[in-house]
Amino acid sequence: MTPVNLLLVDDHEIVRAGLRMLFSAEPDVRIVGEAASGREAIEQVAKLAPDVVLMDVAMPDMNGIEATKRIKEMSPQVAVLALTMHEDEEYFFEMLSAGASGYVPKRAAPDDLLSAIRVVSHGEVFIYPSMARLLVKDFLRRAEDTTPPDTELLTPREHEVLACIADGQTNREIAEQLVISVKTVDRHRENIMRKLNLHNRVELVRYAIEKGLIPVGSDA
Amino acid sequence: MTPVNLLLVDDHEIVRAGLRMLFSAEPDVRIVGEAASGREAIEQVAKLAPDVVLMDVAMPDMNGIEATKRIKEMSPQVAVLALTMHEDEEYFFEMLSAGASGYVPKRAAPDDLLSAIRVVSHGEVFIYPSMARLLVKDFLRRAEDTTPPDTELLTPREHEVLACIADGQTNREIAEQLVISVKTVDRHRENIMRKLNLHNRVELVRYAIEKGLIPVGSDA
DNA sequence: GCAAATATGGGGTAATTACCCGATTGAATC
DNA sequence: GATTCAATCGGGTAATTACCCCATATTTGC
Repeated sequence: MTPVNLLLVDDHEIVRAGLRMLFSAEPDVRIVGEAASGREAIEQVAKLAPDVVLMDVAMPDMNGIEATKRIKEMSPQVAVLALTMHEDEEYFFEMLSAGASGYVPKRAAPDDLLSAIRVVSHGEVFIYPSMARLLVKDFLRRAEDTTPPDTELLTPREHEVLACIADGQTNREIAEQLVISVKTVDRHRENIMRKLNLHNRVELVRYAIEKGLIPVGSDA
Repeated sequence: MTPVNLLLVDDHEIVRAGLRMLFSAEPDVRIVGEAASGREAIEQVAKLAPDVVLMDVAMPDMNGIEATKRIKEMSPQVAVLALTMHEDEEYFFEMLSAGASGYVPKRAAPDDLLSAIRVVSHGEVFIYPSMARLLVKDFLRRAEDTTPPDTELLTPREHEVLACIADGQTNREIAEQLVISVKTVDRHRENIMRKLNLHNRVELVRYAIEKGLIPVGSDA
């Protein structure tokens, strides 16, 4: 088995020393370099081409989030594993967005860290259980947003008209498209607004988008 | 340490036998019951009140997804750990939505399964790396939709006005809120529309929402 | 059969919007 | 010091919207 080439990034020498000690007992993990800041980390990645970067998040002179973004831009094949004291959503989601392949809190067992390194070195993703809970919570929150078909207060025709309004069409354009009078379109609009207690087109669009009646952005 | 009370759910006796064998060597895991279908699983949970349910996904007579939903409705404190041959997004996301606390493929190492059981028994979430990758991918897909601060075509003041328009306010209301003349608001609106090549308020709202300039739905 | 809901239109009006014309001020850039 | 840009206002107008009035035809349900 070829060993994993690892770059240690942490601004505390003590922490790096501990990690060196930990990995010295593992023949399949080889530390190829160290860095004490995000800026140094970027340089070292370019120079050493490690397989995995063990990245602290909070650091002076460019934090781990920014450094991870730069590294993944330069070298997408390098796996970045976040190792940090912070277990709040903020840092976690930002590290994921930056391109991290894994997230391990410093309180984790040494064996967990070793597992994580081996996992991310194979292109997989390692999320520590306490963090996985946050990710799943986020998933569920977003998933339930799209589910409710909700109360069908509007008639089919009203839905049609609402869709056209939310599409940015004027009453005249809608009338032409549906082959009805402008007054009828206006009447439908009026009924919709009364039913939903809305008072202008902008609120209609927002309602339509929130209810998922019309696509928005990349949902299209 | 109090042992974890475990309910095995799998329609294959062979699989359950293997699991019994595996757990017999672990003093902190105690099998309190077995079920060969989703329906049986629900009955057994009601009767035995296990800490963790090890749930197969594909089964006759109610699959693991439906069973998990019912179990989590009846007994939210019970942790359901999915153990399955399927590693595709479909089943995985459905099990998460159903309320599973973890997801482990059957090809995983026995030690991984044991870790997973211990993790979910503590209320945490265990996502096997290959599945974690899917979850993170999903997260990134949804996250990137809202990220792009994009081209800053608009001035700060124009952004303010756009936000108000997208909020459903009239020009008069915006003028009062920003303590400027209605004509100035109108001028800003005009400049925004010209810059973005939009021609009415509805298109402005859609632009603002697509660019993430204003919250929509539960993003608020 | 009749009431309720749905879909269709016509007339009217005040408010609002969308879009043009013009202008001044200040700050930044060059 | 001139230019560009941002932000501020004024006037004017045609189109559009929002909201009332009125009516008729069809369908649906009790």
